[in-house]
Amino acid sequence: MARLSQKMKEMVTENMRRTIFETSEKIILRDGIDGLTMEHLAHEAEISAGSVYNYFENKEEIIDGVMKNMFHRLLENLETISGANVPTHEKLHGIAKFMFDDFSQKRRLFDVLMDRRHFHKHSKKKRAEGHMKLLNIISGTIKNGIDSGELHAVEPELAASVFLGMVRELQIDHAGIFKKCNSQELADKVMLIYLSGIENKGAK
Amino acid sequence: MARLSQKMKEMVTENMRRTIFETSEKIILRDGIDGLTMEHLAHEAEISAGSVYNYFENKEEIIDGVMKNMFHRLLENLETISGANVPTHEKLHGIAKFMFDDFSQKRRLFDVLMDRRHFHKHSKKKRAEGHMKLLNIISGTIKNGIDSGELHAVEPELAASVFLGMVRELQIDHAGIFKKCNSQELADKVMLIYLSGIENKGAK
Amino acid sequence: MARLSQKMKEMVTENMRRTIFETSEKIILRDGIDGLTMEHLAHEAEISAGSVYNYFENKEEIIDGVMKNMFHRLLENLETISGANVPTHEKLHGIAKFMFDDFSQKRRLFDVLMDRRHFHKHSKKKRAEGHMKLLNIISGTIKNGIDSGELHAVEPELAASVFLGMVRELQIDHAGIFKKCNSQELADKVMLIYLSGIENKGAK
Amino acid sequence: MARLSQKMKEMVTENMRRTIFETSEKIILRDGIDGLTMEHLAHEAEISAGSVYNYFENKEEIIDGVMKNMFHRLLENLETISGANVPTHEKLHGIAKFMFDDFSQKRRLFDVLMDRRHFHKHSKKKRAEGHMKLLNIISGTIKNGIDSGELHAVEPELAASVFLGMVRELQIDHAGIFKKCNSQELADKVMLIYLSGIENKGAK
DNA sequence: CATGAATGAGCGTTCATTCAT
DNA sequence: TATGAATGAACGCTCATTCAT
Repeated sequence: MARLSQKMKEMVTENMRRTIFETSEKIILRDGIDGLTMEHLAHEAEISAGSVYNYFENKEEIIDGVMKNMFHRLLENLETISGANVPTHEKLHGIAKFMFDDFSQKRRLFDVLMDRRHFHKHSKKKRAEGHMKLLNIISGTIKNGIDSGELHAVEPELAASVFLGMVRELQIDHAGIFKKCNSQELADKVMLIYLSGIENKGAK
Repeated sequence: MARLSQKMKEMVTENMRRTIFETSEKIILRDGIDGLTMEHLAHEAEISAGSVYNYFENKEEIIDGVMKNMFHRLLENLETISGANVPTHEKLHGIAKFMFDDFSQKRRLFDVLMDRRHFHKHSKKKRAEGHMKLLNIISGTIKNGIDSGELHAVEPELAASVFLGMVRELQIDHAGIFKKCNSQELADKVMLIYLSGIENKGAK
Repeated sequence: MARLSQKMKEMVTENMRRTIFETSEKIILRDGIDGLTMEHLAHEAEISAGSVYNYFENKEEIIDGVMKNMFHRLLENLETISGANVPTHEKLHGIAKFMFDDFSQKRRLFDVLMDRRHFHKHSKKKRAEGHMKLLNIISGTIKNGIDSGELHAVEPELAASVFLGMVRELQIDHAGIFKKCNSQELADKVMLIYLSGIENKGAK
Repeated sequence: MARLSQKMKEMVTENMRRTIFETSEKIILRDGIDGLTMEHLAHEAEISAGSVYNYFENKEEIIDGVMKNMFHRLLENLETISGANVPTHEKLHGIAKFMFDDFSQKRRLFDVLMDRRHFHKHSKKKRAEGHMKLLNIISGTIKNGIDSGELHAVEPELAASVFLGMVRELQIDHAGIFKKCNSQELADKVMLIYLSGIENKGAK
């Protein structure tokens, strides 16, 4: 009985944390990180401002959690794609495509990652770790491609970083060149250059 | 006489705006965007806080200007590099190298570009314009390379965007993989993949 | 049976109150009055925050009780000292010495007495009563000394108040002049002046 | 002209600081230290909350200043009394009387001195310094009395501390024994015991 | 009677912008 | 045009008390 109520409590707590995470994410996606004030969050989650502090130490912990969750979901999906039994170039294409899709929905969350205000020592380290995991999935995929002879013997970490950069740039698309392209087309475009490069070898 | 004093006034105004821009840039580079308070700026520029509003509508306009100036200088330099009489791959290498160098000095300014707080309707448009100019230089270079047969017939805007993304990712280097590399080495790495791609064609 | 369970209930209640008092005192002595939050108290007493309100009206009542208990113990000890069969000046010396000792251990509790935040109407009256008891012990001792001819015919309440003041000042020792003195030395010093005064009568 | 406006500015600033000090003091005397919120203060001083921060770094600085001013005025008065050309016992009587008068008006300010919340490292040191100055005036007076043969060769610092304690106790008068006495009578009472002690020497 | 999450008023402080001088 | 003090809304966070379970 005690164990039951203990479990109940944990479930309620976990549920509350999830609600707060989801509400926070919703607000960030709608209003940006500056729209996420504690009062705003509490109101939207239909609790009081003070209540939030029963579940989180402070605002930073909430934001960290939201980011971590987003990253977690992203990594899970990428790992699935990366683990499929298809040629390497298809895996990379799938990764790119997924990121384009995800980003178009989660753009504001990714913005937070870029916001220097949230680069404190602690979270900086977490960011680096998260990034490393992301890179590891891609570089692992590339490493496999090299081992299987599908890819050149490039530095996997470099190739992975570069791949990420290409995808990110088309995602953000500051100049609005690719806003008419869907994720499939964008992934095609990235892969075209990423696989073959731009140099005309035959011309040499 | 009226015209003369009119001109004088404009010169004074222009001088004032420049001073404010330069001071703002100095502060951002030193303290980050959050260190740029109007009071701080006014004090460092040796004017009064209220005075700033005689030359600028609001803080956003100042930040926009600083960004624009930074962009302007960057574009000038890249145009020079792009205009040199060397093979296309050397031009692109030079562009990458310059950006790595510039970024390591101006990191804090580039941070601002990534900060969604400064993405309002008005400045968003300006950002897009600036970005387009940057892309145009690179895509122009690429177009020339295609015309001269040095490069494949890729979409120049796409190739330029992708190039930018690669460079940006290695610049930011969230995971800290490349912090030991200097700009020359980074540019080498980027070009390696950018020119040849990662696919092992011979294996097919 | 009803009476028995009634008694049981009262015992449980009394036990609960004592636990809360003791825990509060421990916290105050360790962390100061500001460390005594209801949550902190409840956790350390291993009960729930809400439960405390079954035994006390509010926080103030708890603090009042802690103070009263402290006072009670102090008074008991002073009464013992005062009741001893020794010359009056030795009794007073003993009282002073005990207070110095007590204070050095209970400093944080005495701080609370000085803190105006806890001077509400209700507790003010209680404070006055407690104080009066303390004064009564000392003034009683003095009265005895007067009756026995050991002391001048001073006003006992005045002499007692003044005695308390002297002791308190050396206890608190804001300027840190006497921090090297132990309780014996401090009591010696107090008695030296208290008994003989500072005036040089022979000089007149 | 520049000097004039500079002076003007300083005067205005000084005036503002004084207003804030006086308002703060008024509030503390009326409502206690907890009544002194920044909003409250600003409202009563008829300025905005933000304005206060043009003249003071933070709330602590204001409280420190109020205390310092109070102390300063007290010390000035005591020095005047102490410097008079009268017998030592009259000086001490005057000091006691003044303190009784002052305290009856400034009780709430003295409370702040006793409030542990305002005992941070920095202000603790200031408190000790202030206290030392107060003690020095009294101990100086006593020293003169000793040199002139009016007083015994007691330790001046001890005698001064003890004197302060006696006065303080009658000032605070927790038990309410002396609330009917005016400052003259209280000073008489203190001096009676302080000069001659309570011991009946003749009886020995 | 025990629980402990929910409450919500209240705190000190910041800073872009305004405006009387 | 220059000044810089005044503004005031907004922020994250605390904690004694309440009350549904």
